[in-house]
Amino acid sequence: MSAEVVTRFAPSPTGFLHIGGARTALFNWLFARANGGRYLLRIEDTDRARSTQPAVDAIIEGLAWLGLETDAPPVFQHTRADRHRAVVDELLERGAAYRCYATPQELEEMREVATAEGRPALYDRRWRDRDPGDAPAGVAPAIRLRAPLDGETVVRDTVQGDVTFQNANLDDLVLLRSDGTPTYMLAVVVDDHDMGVTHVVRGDDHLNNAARQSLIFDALGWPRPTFAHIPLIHGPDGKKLSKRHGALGIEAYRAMGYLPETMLSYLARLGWSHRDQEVFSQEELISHFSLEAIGKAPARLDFDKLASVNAHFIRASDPARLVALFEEACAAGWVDGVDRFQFDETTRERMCRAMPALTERATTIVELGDKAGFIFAHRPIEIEPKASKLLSEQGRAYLAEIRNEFAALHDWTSPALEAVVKRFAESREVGLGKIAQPIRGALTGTPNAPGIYDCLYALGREESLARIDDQATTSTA
RNA sequence: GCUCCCUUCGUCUAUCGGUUAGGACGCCAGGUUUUCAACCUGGAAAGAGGGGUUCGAUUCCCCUAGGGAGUGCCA
Repeated sequence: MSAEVVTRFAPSPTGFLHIGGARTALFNWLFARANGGRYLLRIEDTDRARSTQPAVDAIIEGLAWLGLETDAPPVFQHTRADRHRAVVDELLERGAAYRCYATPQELEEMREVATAEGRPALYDRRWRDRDPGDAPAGVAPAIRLRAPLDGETVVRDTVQGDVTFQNANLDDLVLLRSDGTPTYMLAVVVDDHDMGVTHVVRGDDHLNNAARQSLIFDALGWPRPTFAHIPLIHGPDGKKLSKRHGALGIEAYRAMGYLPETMLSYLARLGWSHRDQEVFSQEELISHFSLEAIGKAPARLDFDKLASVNAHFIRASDPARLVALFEEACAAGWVDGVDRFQFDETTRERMCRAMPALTERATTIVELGDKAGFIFAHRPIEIEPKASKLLSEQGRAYLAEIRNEFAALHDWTSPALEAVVKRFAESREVGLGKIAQPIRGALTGTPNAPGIYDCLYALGREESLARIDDQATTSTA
């Protein structure tokens, strides 16, 4: 390992940080970390009209949430326009670039004709060797690269292998627009070089660009970086990621209740693998990651698997952290019916203690709330069949009978409640579950959510609900 | 149209010429169970098609089909 590894993530701030971008950033970050190198962020905002500050913020916040910290402040590409122009001036001086006065209409016609004739739709280089004296007056030229006319360009790619392009199929690409602003193709090359980037890891939608950019590197006499073009992520239907399929901002996944470590592990496993291992901690990712192990085929997003990975990390999480995340989700409005959840010392403490029971059935932070109703219910808990329409006829019947027994109850401790339910079940000669379901429904408003009965069962064994309820009863009743 | 890339269970993938083609998610069945869930056990499920190369191809080569990306004075 001679030179230090430098990678970068270079999004254009025209939208949020989508999931594909997050994965690209992750792979860059991982490669740098795995090799003791540096990972940089560059905001590609040369298109001033389409770049927005909210998008910049969303990208930076999204990366921060994932924990992909950079080793230097972000570079804003538009601030480097002077440097880009200086590089082009030098190229112009050396004759490696030239002025092109072709109008947009001309270019369009050119493409149409070429396509109609079955030829590649390239600029016909009409100004490449034309006398500068022919320049139309008052027209500002674009600057194009004087690219080689024949031969081939081989892109050495760690993921894709050697990819060969015939230079005849490449273009005299535009370096500077007629308004004097640098194009993406030029800016990328200059910035990667100036930032010392050694490994360009990005989506394989840039594979074709790698050939063109190689030409610019060559023209400048700069060494090319190593490329690694990773396959794109597709939607569950195998088509390009669309909004309905998960082309959401990373913050949307956060709002849905996914943990950052879930996203890291899942995204890494999309296109990359390490033997049969399914989930990875951040440390494991760093120690096992390699670009060579990335597959070449595009991977589809699978929400079921994402959920299962999230469930794994939720169960592995510290209860106090989960309570904090849930409270945060409520405050952010990511949870439905937040009015149900009043956070204070008592409820936080209760939720923390009930967490082992809650995480058994929650697959996201948000779902923690679906099951946590009983924690926030005011005590003594009222047996009120607000969800009676959700219950079966028999369930309603059981509930009607048992509610009187509960209503008469003053001792809301775990053993007391358990005794009531047990006695009731025995006297009707039905299973406890048959009784538990109506009660649960009555307490929480949904028949499938855990209610007091679960709580008794889950907590009663260790701490027992008794302490919780004793406290609440004395303060509420 | 032209250029480039891709193709193992439904999905993510393992395999780096010889395996009963393995794992995970999902699915199905059974078990456990104080509902549901969780958990345990078992099961169904794959090399796109056709040619080669080879003693032997999922693995190497070619063709076809299908999918994807690019083809901008967007990034």
